[in-house]
Amino acid sequence: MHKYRTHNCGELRAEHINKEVKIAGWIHRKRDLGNLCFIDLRDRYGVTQLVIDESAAADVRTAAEKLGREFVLQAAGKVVERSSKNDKMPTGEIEIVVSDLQVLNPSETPPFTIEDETDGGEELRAKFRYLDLRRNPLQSAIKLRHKMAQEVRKYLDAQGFLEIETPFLIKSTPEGARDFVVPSRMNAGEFYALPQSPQTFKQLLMVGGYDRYFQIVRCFRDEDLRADRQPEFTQIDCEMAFVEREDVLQTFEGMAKFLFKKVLNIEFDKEFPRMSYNDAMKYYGSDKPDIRFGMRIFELSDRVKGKNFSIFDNAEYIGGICVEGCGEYSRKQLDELTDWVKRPQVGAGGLIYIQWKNDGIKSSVDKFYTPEELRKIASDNGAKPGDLIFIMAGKKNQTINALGKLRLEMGSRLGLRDNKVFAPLWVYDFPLLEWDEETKRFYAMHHPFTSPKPEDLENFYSDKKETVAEVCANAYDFVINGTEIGGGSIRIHDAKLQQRMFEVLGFSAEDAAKRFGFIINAFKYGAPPHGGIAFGFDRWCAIFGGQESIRDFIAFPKNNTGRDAMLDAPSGIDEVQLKELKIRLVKE
RNA sequence: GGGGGUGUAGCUCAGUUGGUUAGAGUAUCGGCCUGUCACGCCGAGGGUCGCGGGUUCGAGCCCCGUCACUCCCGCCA
Repeated sequence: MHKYRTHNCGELRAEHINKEVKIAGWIHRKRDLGNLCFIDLRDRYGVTQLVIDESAAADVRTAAEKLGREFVLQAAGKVVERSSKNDKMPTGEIEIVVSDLQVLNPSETPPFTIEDETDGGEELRAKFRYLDLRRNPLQSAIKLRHKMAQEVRKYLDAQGFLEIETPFLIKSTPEGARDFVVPSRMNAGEFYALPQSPQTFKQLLMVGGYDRYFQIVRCFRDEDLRADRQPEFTQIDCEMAFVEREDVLQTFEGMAKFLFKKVLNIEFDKEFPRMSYNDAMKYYGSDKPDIRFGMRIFELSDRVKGKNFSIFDNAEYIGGICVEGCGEYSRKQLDELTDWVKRPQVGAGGLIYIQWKNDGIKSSVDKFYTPEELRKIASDNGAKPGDLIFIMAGKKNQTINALGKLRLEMGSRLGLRDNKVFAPLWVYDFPLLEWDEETKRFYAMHHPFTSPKPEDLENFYSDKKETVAEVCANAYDFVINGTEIGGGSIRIHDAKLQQRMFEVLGFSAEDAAKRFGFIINAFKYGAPPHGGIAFGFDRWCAIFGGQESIRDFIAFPKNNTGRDAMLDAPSGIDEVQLKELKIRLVKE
């Protein structure tokens, strides 16, 4: 017989009645009624009730009195039918009449309760992460992540992808996010960088002839954090050779549907919608639109000017959204929303409304427009009696961005963003470049290995900055419910085009050679056409789990300031280590 | 770099206009209890009100500074 257990805490049922079993786990709760004592024993499979009654030996009964929460306990006994069953738990028909008890390890009283709805705050739970991990919500998140990883591997393996590891100690490339940097003892004064993504390596694997590659891989970015951003995070990194955009989209739309089916049992029989970047910005004010609901942004720039309302007359852009069924909002609600959009995080100057109330039209601009004009503006943009129009005006990018945020906020307030509903889509035709006014140079919107669209290739070589700025990237993002889940592109595989890209980005030939010489060289030796995509694995898991934060889907995450509260990392290192690395710290 | 929120018992929180000995729930400990399953009942212990300074006869509460956590903006090719 097994030393510790014959069964886990989740599997015993009526069919096991009269069996002698051994079971082990953590004491979830104890209910001591005097001469009768119940113990809920828990492991990751479930909870089973132990009962210690007069049939137990005296020493067992004495031992039971001293048991506390989270003791690791092993019990032996007979499975019996309960006299009062509990239909709330899967094992509720049975219990184990304990004949023998072993405390495998006692426990101090945990600082918070190990319950689905714990009483612990985030900070405390982070410090005692190993206790938090015992809780059901964390266990199901970690299990979901495991399931996702397994299904990704199954799908990609079946499609002929090879899983290949790439190095973590690589070279710093000052484009893009800040690198985490690792000093080298053997090469004093020099540093490795941890990869922000295995981008160049996967392209080199294409040159190496591994025409379908993937990796579930840790990536590192030394940037400020968010609920959905960690300094180290995991990507499903993929690359294919001899493909164009359509091949990549088909392959990974297939993977997404496979995961929806296998993990959530949701079938998508239709193709995922596709939207150009321009349309996404125009109608949703975002390059990652949440299309679980409509409320699309409409433009009013040309039709509301010339009525002496200076805010409109001076605006580069005027746009609005129509919020269904909110026409009877109170003044207080409207004022509160106006304050909401004026917060620096949204940054709007103000909020104009047209209420289509039961007793007529009411608006914050009815000094400038007649009720008929306002009704026409409203009805032309999809409003009907009982609806509310919000309008913002100002600089184009800022305003449309603020409208996008208001749209999401109203969607949330109206319950249109159900986390059990999934709306995936592809966004494509991103601009290749972004002009930065401060540094007076172009930056790659995606990364410098993204190819221009074939039809824009000629413009990419133009001498005119304006023409180059218009070039579209052969790039695509995968979006679910307003969250960017993945992004990729068809890459440059031509050494000359890659040189041109570095030139456009303002690198001298020497600079480019110094930083990216290895890849330019590789492209001289028969690089196949290739492209790929990388998915944010943690985010995908969180979305599938219906959560905003990725933290619970990572066993040991960092806090908001990049610290590990449990380890208390990062920390200083001792003088000997510094000396070996030939590093001296400077006090500021 | 910036904005919002929070910080009071092990934990989660309340604490009025600045005024007596800072409370509740829960957890812990002790007692009673043979069908509980958030067991119940009785009792007890438990506080650097984040930290430092200031105003005041008097500060958990007001002011200044600082730290930590959290959400967001910038940033994240």
